Amino acid sequence: MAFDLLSEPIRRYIRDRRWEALRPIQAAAIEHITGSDDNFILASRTASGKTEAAFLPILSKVDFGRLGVAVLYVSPLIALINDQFQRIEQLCQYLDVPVTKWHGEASRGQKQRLLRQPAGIVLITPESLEAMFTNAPYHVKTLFAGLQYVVIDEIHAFLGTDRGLHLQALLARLAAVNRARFAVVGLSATIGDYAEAKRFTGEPERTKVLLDRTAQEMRTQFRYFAPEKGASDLPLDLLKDLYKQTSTSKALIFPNSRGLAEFIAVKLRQIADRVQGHANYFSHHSSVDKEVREYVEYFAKNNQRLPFCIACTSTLELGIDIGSVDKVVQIDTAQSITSLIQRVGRSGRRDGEPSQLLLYATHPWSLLQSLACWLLYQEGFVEPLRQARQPHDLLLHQALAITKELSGVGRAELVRRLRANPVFAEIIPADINAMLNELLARDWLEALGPELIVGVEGEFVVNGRDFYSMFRSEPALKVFYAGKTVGEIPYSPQVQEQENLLLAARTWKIKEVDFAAKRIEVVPANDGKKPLFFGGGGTVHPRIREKMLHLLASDSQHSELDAASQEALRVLRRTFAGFGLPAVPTHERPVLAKSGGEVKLYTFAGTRVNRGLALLLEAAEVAFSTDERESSFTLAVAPALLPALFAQLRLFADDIDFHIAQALAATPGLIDFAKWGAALPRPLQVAVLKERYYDVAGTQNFLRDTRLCSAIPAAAE
DNA sequence: GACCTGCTGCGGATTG
Repeated sequence: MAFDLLSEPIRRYIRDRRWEALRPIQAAAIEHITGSDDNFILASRTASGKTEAAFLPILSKVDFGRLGVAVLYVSPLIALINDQFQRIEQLCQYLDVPVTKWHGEASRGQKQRLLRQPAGIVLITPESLEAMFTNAPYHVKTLFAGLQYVVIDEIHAFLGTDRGLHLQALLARLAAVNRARFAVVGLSATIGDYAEAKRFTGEPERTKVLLDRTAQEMRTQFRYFAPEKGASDLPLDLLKDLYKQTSTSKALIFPNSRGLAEFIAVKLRQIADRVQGHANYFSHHSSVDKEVREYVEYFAKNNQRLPFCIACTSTLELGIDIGSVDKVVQIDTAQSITSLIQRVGRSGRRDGEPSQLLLYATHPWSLLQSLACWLLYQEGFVEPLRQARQPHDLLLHQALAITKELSGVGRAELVRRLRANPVFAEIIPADINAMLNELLARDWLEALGPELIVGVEGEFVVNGRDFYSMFRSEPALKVFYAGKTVGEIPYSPQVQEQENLLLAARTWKIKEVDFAAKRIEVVPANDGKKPLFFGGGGTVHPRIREKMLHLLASDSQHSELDAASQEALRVLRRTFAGFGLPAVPTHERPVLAKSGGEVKLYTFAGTRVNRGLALLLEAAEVAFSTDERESSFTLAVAPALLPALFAQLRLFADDIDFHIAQALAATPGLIDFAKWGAALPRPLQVAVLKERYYDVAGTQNFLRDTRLCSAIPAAAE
């Protein structure tokens, strides 16, 4: 039995907690981890006790008598570290083992104490680990040369991201300074590609996945509200319905944008004021002040009986403990199945009654996409996220970081270290040389005989506060009321005295703007506009678009749809009835002939394929416009000429590198999705775009395989 | 039609 495999202090901990039983993922983890030094991925839904699943067996077997820190816990969020610290510390009191938080907001005194007596468990962020490597590599050796375990929390948040690649690179650097091998345990929600998760540890063949598929039982309902003519905000009827649905519940509302989250929180509060409902309306997103957010989290976690409503963004997706809610509301399309899983995982009632998921839509295409996501989720599909194989931008960052870490390094030794890192295994030596030459040309590195040192310009880069991360931050103004921070908003025309705005679920009037100090003083007001935030579009996985096409071509009925949703779906299906699509379309795509010699092509392709098509159309100098929501291209081409255009685009696709380089020359900012990309030589920028921004193979397949299905306008409109 | 994440070292003021 799993319990008997644990050490006596850990068993005492469990007895003192009066746990009735171990959770399935805990029992499995205990059995496997205590008996082997392999790496593990523990995949299980939110709040299923994953942290304990990892730490109970690890703390049972680790030898804390050895010199240095024994277990390193890595988390994507400071808030999560602070949360987990309490739980892990309680556990460690049974072992008399110190636990230390090491992140940018952690106490320096605690860090100093750890350096004097390196031992126990450290909780850290990837960026703090990078900072330690670049600024105080001797600390890395003192603390982490004898690691036995590295635990990575929320590992799905690192998969398929630049930040994840960065963490992989750091793990390899950590392994290089260790006296012996350490094992890696990753904690995760359900993920789409377990082979990729295994690769993350650096030792795929030594990594096993322990999976608990128990899903969240949900009562799901789709509700449709057509937009009001000319209005950019949500329909009033939707808000009224939303109020009715949530006024007596503990509810999370996800509207996909910070501005809309504010709008919803304020409007619901106004309705509540009028009808004397509760006053517990909050907003929670990155622009709300940290202390305000912590209060909202505290309120949600600690109140037992009071209803509340939080309009939020993905800040409430990851595992910060806010207890469980009984309603999860998605406003317009879920962005991805991965994020839908996280959002649904926030619910769960203990009385056995299933929680409720409400999916509101204000547009037929958003209804269709949400329905597609929901059905794929039920089928168990999760977007497989793949780490880039040729991260030249990270290579450049790590070249600078290592040069600073070593206070200068021979060029051959630097190349050796970079090549020894598994994340760069697929980058050829010529590319490493080209990257280093570019750094020398920019004076970011300087050659001193055979040595490379950080160059004059490079000093500004590596000594800047912004050096340690793989993502950039937008400048913003802090918003103050009566000496307290409310939050922050980005520079925009809205930032003007006497303008009103919404923030932290309240309405404000701007009293004073101090651009030099980046401060805005506000006072309460009665009404206001939602704040304007900027951002690019998201990327939709091709499988979601395929599902949308299948839904349009079929006549499947879905009991989760309310009457208005059913009608909206019926109307959309009728629009596509004239194309003669097969019941299960594979490569068939609808083409609508429009007046004025234009056609509208519905690609039902992933965002990265659509980007590739747009690039080739620009290269071919075809006038067009796109609508990513419906995945369509409107082209100034006669329908009969489309096949010839496809043939031409296929030829252009053979020279994709050239066309990407042309696009970059015209729009250098294209590379800015990668923080360090702009410092790469142009050919490597092309390589980065090719791998991560476009889907070149997907675009080529689309042009080769697509069968166009035409309809005449009368039948379709 | 987007969302999110983190941060050194130093000097000096304030607080327990």
